Amino acid sequence: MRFMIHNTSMQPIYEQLMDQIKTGIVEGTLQENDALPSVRALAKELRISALTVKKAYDALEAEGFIVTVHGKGSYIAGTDRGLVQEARRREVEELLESAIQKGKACGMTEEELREMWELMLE
Amino acid sequence: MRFMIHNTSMQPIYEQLMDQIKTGIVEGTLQENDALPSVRALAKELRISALTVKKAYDALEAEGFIVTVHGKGSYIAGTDRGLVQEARRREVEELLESAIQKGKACGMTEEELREMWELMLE
Amino acid sequence: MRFMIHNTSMQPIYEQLMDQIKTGIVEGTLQENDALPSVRALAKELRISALTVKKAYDALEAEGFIVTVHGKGSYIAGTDRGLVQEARRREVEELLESAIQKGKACGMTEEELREMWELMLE
Amino acid sequence: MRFMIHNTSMQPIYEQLMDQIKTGIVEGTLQENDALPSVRALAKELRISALTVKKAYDALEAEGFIVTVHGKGSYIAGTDRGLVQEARRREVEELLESAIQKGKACGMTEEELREMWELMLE
DNA sequence: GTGGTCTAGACCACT
DNA sequence: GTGGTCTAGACCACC
Repeated sequence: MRFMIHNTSMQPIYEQLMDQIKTGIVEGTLQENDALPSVRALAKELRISALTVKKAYDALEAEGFIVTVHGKGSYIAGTDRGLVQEARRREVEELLESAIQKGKACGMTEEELREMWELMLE
Repeated sequence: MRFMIHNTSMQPIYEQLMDQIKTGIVEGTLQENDALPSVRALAKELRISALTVKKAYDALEAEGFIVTVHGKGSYIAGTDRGLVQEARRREVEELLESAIQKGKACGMTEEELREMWELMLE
Repeated sequence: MRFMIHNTSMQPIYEQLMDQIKTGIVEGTLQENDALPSVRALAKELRISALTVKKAYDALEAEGFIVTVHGKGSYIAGTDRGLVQEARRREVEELLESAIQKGKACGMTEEELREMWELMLE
Repeated sequence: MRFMIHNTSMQPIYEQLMDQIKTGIVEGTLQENDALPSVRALAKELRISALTVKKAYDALEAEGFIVTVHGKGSYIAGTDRGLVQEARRREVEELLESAIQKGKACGMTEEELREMWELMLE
């Protein structure tokens, strides 16, 4: 699996990594027990600090997506892919929710929001 | 005009202020040449730092929504209400864009996105 | 509240900090909305890295014991003290469980375990 | 003698091995001069690194429980079974000690500790 | 002032 | 080789 880091983005690097790994799980690119790159190897490949990679792995482990074995490496946990997808859908929902809230706060009607939505979707 | 600050919110306080002033302009509550509360008065009323209020006013002035007269105070600029609305629409568009991007990244089809959208809009 | 760090201990520094803050909450030394020392101030006082303090605060926030406000500081969360105590009791239970397990694994009878227990408790 | 490794456990693999061999000595399954499996054979059987097995054997030899003859193999040392038991009792004592310490740190009385202990023992 | 993120090293324990 | 912890600095955003 290839990782891409946008150093310019406002999104923290460790969150970018987390997102890509979660996406890999949902898409099936990463399957249960698959080994993730070692912290140091990935850090070197992406030319970022090992601590940054570790922070991403730590957070993913805390959320139950991967398991880390001391001295061996990190592996995709046996999570139901559907559960992961459900979790990420909730993230999308939150974005839509804030968009709708902001739209209404600035006086847009539902019809205007729908128009904008269809335009964006293309 | 009454301002409300949510200290718990993830949105920075200065952005909350900016949003509420922009909303006031769009809704007509705040009209051209209306005086805004002084930085110190608003800071005291909301129990926040004067620097935070100043940052909001500065940003609004940079965006052309208000004008600040040294030694007198801040006033709603003679902005076309439509311009304000246009600026805010762009913000909504950005939120929708990131939602769509994240949705596709986690494997949602356009149809699924549309379903979620209609559900949220209700 | 005074913090004590044992640099010799095998327990990581950040865990020592977490334990002491949890203890403070249970004992009532730290109450809801009390401000914790800033990351940098505590790091300087204890002569440890600011990142180490931050790691402790981050973990405590993830467990719901404290809340951190960007640019302001960290505060004791409005957790029911009973809940904290319950969580820590579970930690004690795990230690006892492993002691009993190991004792039985090396052939100790329940009576022998009870004797040792009473001896330790004095 | 059959060995069991729990890869999920928080206890290091080499310690798991050491514990099982000590238990064998106490229970009499392993007696003086009994040959232990070769480092390589045991590593292959358990699908772990030979270095890990070596580390366990080295530690056991340092503690006097086994003797290793270069080029021949490892054998149970002529240790008094009581001595092994005594050593393991000390490990149990350490666990109880840390449990009591943690319990008191979180405000439990001796009576509460006793209650929990009796509950766990059942 | 505060926290949020990141770096480039180091040492240790486990495999 | 691996991960686990820690350091001493840096830059940024927010208050």
